[in-house]
Amino acid sequence: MSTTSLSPTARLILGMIRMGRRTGYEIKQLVDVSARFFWTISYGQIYPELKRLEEAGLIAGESQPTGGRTRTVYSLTEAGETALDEWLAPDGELVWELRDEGLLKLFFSEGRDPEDVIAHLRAVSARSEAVAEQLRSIRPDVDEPGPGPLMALEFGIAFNEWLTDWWRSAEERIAREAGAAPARR
Amino acid sequence: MSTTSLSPTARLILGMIRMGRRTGYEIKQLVDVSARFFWTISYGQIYPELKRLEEAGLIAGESQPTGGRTRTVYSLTEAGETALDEWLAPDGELVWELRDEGLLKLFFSEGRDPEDVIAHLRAVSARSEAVAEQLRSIRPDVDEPGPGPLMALEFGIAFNEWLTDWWRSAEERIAREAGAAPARR
DNA sequence: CTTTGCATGTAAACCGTTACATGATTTT
DNA sequence: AAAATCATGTAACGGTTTACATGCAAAG
Repeated sequence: MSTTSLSPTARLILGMIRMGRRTGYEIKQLVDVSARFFWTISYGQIYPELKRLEEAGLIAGESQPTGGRTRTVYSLTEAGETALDEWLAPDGELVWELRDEGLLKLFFSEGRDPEDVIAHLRAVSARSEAVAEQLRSIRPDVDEPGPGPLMALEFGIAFNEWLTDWWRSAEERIAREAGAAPARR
Repeated sequence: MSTTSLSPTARLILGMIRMGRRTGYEIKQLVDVSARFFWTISYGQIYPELKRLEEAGLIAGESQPTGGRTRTVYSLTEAGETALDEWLAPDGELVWELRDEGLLKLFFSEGRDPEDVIAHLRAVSARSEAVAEQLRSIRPDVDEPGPGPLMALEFGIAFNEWLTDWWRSAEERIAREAGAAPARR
């Protein structure tokens, strides 16, 4: 009944629990391997948020130690299922944020030696190529049910390939302009 | 001589001052129109940071009131020019962050009614289409010197067009799968 | 004369990372 | 025996947004 509007981080945790990641540790692992390029989370958020969600009655924790090692396994309550489904409904404002210092440097490149600008563009392009390659390498390991996790990963691959190409074409463009009006030596 | 390693926000401000945006207000304006989709900044950051940069000797402020309206105009000192050039040199780690709640919802879409998933994908696609259109509409106004600002804007346009296509193709894929294995009614 | 734009600033709240601390279990 | 992995948690720090507060100037 409570509409305590959850933070995206809280919703991520609810979703992960429904996917079967039931301890804080497991949630962190899955985010790190399959959502890292579009969402990150740290233990400093996870454990306090798990407590808050339990207090709010959206999840229920059960102590299940492995030997002498403490371990709390969470599951969604009915209210938690409802809250997650409400978020998943196709409406509402969605967080979308990009912070790209590479673009910022390009933005301020006026007056720089074209060689330096080109080196920068090349480095940025190489970075997304490396990310694409890394994501391609983990694709075979995705065995989550449903199309979501695989499609998200494929987004990451396609996006980083697109980025690689864009930065490469930017490099060509700057090289052409520098060739047409070469820097004085 | 001091290597007080600046935050990206501080460097953004230095860059904007070199581009001729010399008051806090003007810096905010330019970021909002031309860098908004890959970098944001608020007055709550700008004014304290301008003071810090002045104390650090990287910028110098001069009071230039317009009538009875207070106004402080900043310019780069030699140390400020150097600091900016150091950052612009083609090396060093660059902040890159994406936060996309739309992808997160896709990630957790397992078990949802395909109609809902499709509606979500359509909404996300429409959102990037609207951003692309908005960026296209401001392109003719870009009259900054050098290729950087225009290229950054063109990145935004191309990126949002790519996003639009990707989400549309995701929609088709889900629709196909739902058609092949339709939901029970 | 009213609205919009110019211009500056602060305080509180919020969000997130990093570093630290602890200790058990499993693998090498 | 050592290293890696499992597992939980906190405190401090830092960055960012939001809301608030103020007031002049220009344009309608």
